[in-house]
Amino acid sequence: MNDSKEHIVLVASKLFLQKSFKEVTMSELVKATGLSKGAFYHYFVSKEQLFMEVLDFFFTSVMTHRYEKYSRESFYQFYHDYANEIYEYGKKYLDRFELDENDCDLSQNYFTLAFDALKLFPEFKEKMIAGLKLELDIWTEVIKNAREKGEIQCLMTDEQIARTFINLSDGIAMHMVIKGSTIMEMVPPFMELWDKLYEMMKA
Amino acid sequence: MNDSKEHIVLVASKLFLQKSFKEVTMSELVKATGLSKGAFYHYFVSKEQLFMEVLDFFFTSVMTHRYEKYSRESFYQFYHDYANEIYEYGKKYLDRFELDENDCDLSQNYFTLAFDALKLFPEFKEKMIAGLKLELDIWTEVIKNAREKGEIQCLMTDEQIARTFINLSDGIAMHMVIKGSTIMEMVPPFMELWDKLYEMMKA
DNA sequence: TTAATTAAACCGAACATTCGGTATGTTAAC
DNA sequence: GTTAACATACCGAATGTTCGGTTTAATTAA
Repeated sequence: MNDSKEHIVLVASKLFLQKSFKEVTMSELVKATGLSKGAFYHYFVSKEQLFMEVLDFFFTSVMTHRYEKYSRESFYQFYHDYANEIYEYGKKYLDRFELDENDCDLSQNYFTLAFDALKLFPEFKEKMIAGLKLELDIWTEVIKNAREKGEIQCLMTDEQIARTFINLSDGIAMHMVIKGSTIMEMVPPFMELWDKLYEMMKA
Repeated sequence: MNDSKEHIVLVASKLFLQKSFKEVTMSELVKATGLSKGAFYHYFVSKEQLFMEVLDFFFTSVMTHRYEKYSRESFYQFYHDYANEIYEYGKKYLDRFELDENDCDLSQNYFTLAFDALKLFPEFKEKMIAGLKLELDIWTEVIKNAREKGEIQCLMTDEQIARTFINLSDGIAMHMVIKGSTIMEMVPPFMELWDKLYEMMKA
């Protein structure tokens, strides 16, 4: 991709994480990029197309888990690797968007960005649901192995355990977002609960 | 409050639950109410004021828990009462906004409404945080009693248990929202997990 | 090496439309 | 005849987009 185009996408990502699609103005965007309206429409046919490319960039490049990197030896190692990756996200995120810790109340908008995407592009919904399903399946598989190996034992089914861990972290993330916390600050709170849950299930 | 004004707030609530503050336009709103711009500005000084009144209506009248109504006898009863109230919400909600089950993919926007509120009215943040804190405190108190009475026993502290239950349900709600579920449909999924968690802690 | 040609990159004023908001009515009740 | 409850026509500012143009870079010809 062209340098300028990439630059526009990056700058736009930052803006779309702070404001909704509607709230981000072309003049604002153009000003933030340092380029002109003409330059913008040289690379994009519309504001909508830019938004789509931002979504693609964000959800397939910034916000994806690389499950294959996480340990499958033990459930304990797996969820620690998982949490660690989220933490690394946080740093990469701040770095990528050149934010210091002070002005990153924008972490909030991972959620609003997602909701905005769902509203504007209904086809995005299937993608997201598929992503959630995949995540659940992987967790379930890991937990199944852990149980078979005798690492854990629990009244819950494998999938119930998986849902408990995943949804718990998402719920905490939402609460933290309301409070204006950064992604990195989210990890310890749910790690604390994850570890306790794990302890309760340890064989 | 005047009939017309109340009507405007109700119609506006429905719209603000589907779209963001910016996305809802005056013409759209006026058309939806069946009244005119003159009528609107007779009752409200601005779109912002309306939004504030909608927030007040929604978060203090529709979306509040009446904790005093929940049983404090047992933790089990408490969280069942809690879940039941959410379910009743759902019905009241659909009823209040005159929706049938088909067109209520708008349940989504409880979250976006809240985020929108946070962005527009920073003072709303303190209110929400205070609300979350209150909720956590009440849960913690109930759990403390349950433990003292020998109803439950658990490795976690009282507050950790409370956070686990609360955040878990919020996380599930968010997932369901992405999938386009209604509020009522959210209850069984987290009830299933709550019951299992409870079973794990039952003395 | 340089001049000529072409294409890509970029600019910014101007466009039609839509936005939230206002000014000026009209009507009916008391 | 005053006032509350609306309706209608209208305003200026802001919106996303277009378009005629300029600058810059790459390519070719002399």
